[in-house]
Amino acid sequence: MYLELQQRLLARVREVIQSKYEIELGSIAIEQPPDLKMGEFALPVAFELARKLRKAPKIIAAELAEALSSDPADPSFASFEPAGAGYLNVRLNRALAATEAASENKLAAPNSGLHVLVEHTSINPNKAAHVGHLRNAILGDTFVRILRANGQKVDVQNYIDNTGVQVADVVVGFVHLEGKSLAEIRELISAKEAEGNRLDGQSFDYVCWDVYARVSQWYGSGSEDENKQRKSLRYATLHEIEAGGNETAEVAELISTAVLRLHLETMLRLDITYDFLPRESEILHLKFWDLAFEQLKQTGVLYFETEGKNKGCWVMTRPKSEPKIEKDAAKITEESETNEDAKVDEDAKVIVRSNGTVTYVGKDIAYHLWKFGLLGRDFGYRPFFTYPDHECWISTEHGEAHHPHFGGAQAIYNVIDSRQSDPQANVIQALRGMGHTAEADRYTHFSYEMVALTPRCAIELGYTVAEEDLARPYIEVSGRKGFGVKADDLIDKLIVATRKETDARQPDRTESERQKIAEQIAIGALRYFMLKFTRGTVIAFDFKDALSFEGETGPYVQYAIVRIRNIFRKAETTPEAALTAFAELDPSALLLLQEADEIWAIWLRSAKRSAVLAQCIATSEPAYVARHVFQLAQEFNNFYHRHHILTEEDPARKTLLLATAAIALRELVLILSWLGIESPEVM
RNA sequence: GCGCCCGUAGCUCAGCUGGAUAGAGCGAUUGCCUCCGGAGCAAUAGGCCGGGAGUUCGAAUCUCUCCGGGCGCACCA
Repeated sequence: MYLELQQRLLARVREVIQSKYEIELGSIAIEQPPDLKMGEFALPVAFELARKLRKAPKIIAAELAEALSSDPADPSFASFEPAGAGYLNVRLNRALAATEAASENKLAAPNSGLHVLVEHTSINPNKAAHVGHLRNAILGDTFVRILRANGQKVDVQNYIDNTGVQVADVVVGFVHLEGKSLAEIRELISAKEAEGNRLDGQSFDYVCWDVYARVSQWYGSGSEDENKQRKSLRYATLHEIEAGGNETAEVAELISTAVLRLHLETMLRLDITYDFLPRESEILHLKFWDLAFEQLKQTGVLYFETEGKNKGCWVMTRPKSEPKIEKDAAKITEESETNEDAKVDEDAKVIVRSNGTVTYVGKDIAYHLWKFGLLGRDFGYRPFFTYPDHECWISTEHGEAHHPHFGGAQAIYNVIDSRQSDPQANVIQALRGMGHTAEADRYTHFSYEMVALTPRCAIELGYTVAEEDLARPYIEVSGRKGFGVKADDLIDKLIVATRKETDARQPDRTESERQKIAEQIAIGALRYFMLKFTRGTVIAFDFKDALSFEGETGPYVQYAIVRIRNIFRKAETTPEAALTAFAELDPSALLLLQEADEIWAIWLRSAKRSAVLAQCIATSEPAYVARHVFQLAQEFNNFYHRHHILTEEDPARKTLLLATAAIALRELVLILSWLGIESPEVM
């Protein structure tokens, strides 16, 4: 509604400027005045016209206001006034806007028609998930929900690198450091599974966490000769895993599958689910690369280097950053010409090594051709993990005959931290070079900065912090060093804290009810915490902030919802009934809306929902949505303290107040659901 | 050396398609439960928006430059 009103306003203003001054403006800026008292929209258009008309902006604004006021064609706009140094301020007919908003239930979602594929989480299946992985999964899952709210078909993928060095390292750890056999590892895993409750003792991914840290340390802790030997053991293990069909590969498969299951369970605690788990083992065994290699050669994206340091490799020219100004462009052209004389691009990216093996980026190119349906080959599929409402499939060499189809998407989002922006750019460059420019344009590296620990937090966790690290703002999490906050530990800690509160506040509820509420609040706190930072901000993790339930937090928003629900419970009516009663109200009874900005603020913000959704998708920034819902909760709390609903004696006023609460409830619940946060009945 | 991100209140962060007195949360100080739940509300204090130059009627926002911090730049994945 908000966007539509803006469009209508802009069209009218454009018309008036056209007929009055005979000027056709390209785009007209529209913003909000600093205070609601000044109106809902502000147009600084007079400043722009001032130069062309050689007139003071104030005068132009006054002329525009007069022209617009004299033709009250659209009842939605109540007034046009010049303000400040030359703004044109516009007031809405609040009663009319509110009546429209009340009847406008769940907005019909605009369907862009694009089939989207979002990849997120993608944790190496060799250790427990940590806070950094949580940021990834929460960002990704939230963006999926937002795309779906926008009416798009979305497939969610979690890429499993089950044949990489990280898995190899844990295999080396179990087999060579601990001397465990395949049977013993199998036994360990099933014993852990039988144990069930991961809160007691160490779950298998926790065991792996320690093994991984130990083996990483072991590689560098021996004599020079020993280390060399250990490293060669590492690569021999890696190669056996990649090749498959041997006992080492079987151990790797066993470990990575067990850890993967635990990751899915951890994420399920946060209500995060997946549709498909493509694994690197299938990308290798189904020879995706061979097909991609042919295409890359044919299109000339890859060429065989015969000179220089990359002699004997198939390489690709790296993406060049766009020249910013023309003289730079000239310089770059000059440089590339001199490069051409030399004929060797030393900066090229190696895709196939001189020994014939393919690099990570090469495999990634093949995988992304598949994502867009450009490879000409598909995975096999089998069911792997059952969610309450759907099945999650996994890749396999020879799959089931009947399976859903994944891949072949029109647009993709890869939720991957910013450290991987170079390889991501390489893949996009390859797609573009192969002529898949539309696909390259719809490839979004949904990049975000890492989660690090504050030195204080690291000390709190019992890690020894180096002298030079103490002065730093944050320290990078490291799986190799076993340095970080495990996801399940954090979730457990949050639930313990919220449980303490619910036990105190809800003594009459049953044990399981209190636990359920505590979990909803804990998850709300965690998800909101990860979403309130914009993607480009490094989160310096600290328990004090993450365990906060006051102020700008998920529980703050949930609490506003609980308050509204209490009001309706005591009023013995429903939000739906309140909105129906409101719609039947005589417009003259809505005068309060005109006077009381704290009431109107809720209606206005509610109207902005679809604008916020659009902005969030356009910028791939879920933080906007988080901020929006927090502000609405804030406005509701303000309203709540100024107007006592249940004791209101004027029936028309009471109807308006109840309808305002109903609108706030509807919006808060819906938008929290976009963030993957539940709205408890009580807390 | 090259590329990307960040530098805004004591702390953690918004604001960056240029626009009216720069916002929020936490922390500090002070009020608010005879009244819908205080995980709340209201108020006060606290800012040369890292420095400098430029573009503009107008710059936290755009450009350049310098300073400070972080992360990437392998025939590793």
